[in-house]
Amino acid sequence: MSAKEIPNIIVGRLPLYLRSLQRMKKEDRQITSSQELGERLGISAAQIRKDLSQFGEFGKQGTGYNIDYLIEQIRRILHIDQEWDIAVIGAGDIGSAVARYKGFANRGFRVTSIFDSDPGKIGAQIGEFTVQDSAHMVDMIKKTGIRIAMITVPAVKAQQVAEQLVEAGIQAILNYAPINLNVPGNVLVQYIDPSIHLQRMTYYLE
Amino acid sequence: MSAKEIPNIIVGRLPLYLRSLQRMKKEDRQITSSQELGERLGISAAQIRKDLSQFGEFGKQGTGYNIDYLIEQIRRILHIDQEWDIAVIGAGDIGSAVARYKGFANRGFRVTSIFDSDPGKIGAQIGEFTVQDSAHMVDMIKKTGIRIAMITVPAVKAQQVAEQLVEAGIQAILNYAPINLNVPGNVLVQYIDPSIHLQRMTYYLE
DNA sequence: CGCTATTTGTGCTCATTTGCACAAATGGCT
DNA sequence: AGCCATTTGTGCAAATGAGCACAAATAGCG
Repeated sequence: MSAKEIPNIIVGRLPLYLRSLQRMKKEDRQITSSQELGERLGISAAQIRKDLSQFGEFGKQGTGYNIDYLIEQIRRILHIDQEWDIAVIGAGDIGSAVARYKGFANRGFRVTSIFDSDPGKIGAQIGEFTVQDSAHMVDMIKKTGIRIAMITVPAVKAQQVAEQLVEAGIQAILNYAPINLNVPGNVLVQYIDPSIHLQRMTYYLE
Repeated sequence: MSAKEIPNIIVGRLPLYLRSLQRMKKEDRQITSSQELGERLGISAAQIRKDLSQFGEFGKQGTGYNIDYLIEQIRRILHIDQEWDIAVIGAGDIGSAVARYKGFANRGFRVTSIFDSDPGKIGAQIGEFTVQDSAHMVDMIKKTGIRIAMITVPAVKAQQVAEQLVEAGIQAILNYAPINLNVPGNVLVQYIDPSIHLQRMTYYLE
């Protein structure tokens, strides 16, 4: 290991392993194996073992993996042994749903603020948050040092918002707008677009 | 081409090409090239040409691709030269946002019904839909012949809902619940879980 | 009408990813 | 105490995917 760069595709699977492990923990399980994990996820056991071995030796031969321990290790590897603050940009239906979403708890994230440019929305209450004016977005993000943002504005405004976020020092963006963002190479972007996922399935439906 | 099975990973990129092309069309562009498309998407031009060539010869040497024609072709390949009806299961924040989402128009999909089991939600109005009782879900899906569903219920209920959907004849599921679904091999599943996407980025943030 | 600048589609090579298969380690059982 | 059933971590081979580079085709231009 050490200086060896970990392939992106492996990093991308770790969160899936983690989610399954956390579910097993909820089921009061103590121990699991690469085989069981693989069956749950539809991934070969060998691949899981090889993926994990990139980061260390977490299992015990003949026994398998201690679930608590492996969860702890993966959380450390993914840097979610801390809680990351998140800014949500756009207080429409999606932004509101995300701001109220309970699913970030225990998974390393916490929404801390939500912005919109619509005067009709600024000041409104969404869950425990008050919608803030986008005009203050860059300053607020700089001041608070938030490093992750979600874009939930309409597609036509997404690129402009992304540029402001970059200016504010944001390092990772989860983009719900159905458009490709152009950002500097040191800024990470992930996309969520339900139509894309659906179209990946209709190919297989005659 | 002909009998050659198309790799999943190529099918997965087609919707991205399509989305970019549709954006270009909105910008009143007529023609594009694999190079331009690649730059917009961060994909090599050669790969785009090779991907498209799996399905036919859509370009013209020296000129590039006619945007309208290529859009039409990809829509045909992905079977979205028709509109697919979608059932949304779960009328919480995410289900409501999805039901009201305008982004499915022109992309091949149309939400036609939304279900929930909570008596407090049944009968409520969400956008243009009235929340229906989950107890009628299987029958309604069978009757209408809907083949695609989105699961937006809490994780603990997702597997059970998935099983009902399979029984109802659903062939493709877009699952927003943060849990892996166990379904027969002939049922397609795609997942949307923002925490997973975020965790794929925090790995790279120290 | 010929020359130049483009751009596609693709054969071939290189890189990445997956999976097999096995030695080594471990715990439980008789 | 010894044996058997498991399961890990990994070397190696196979499969899959990506990219280079070029012939062929095309449009524009002088």
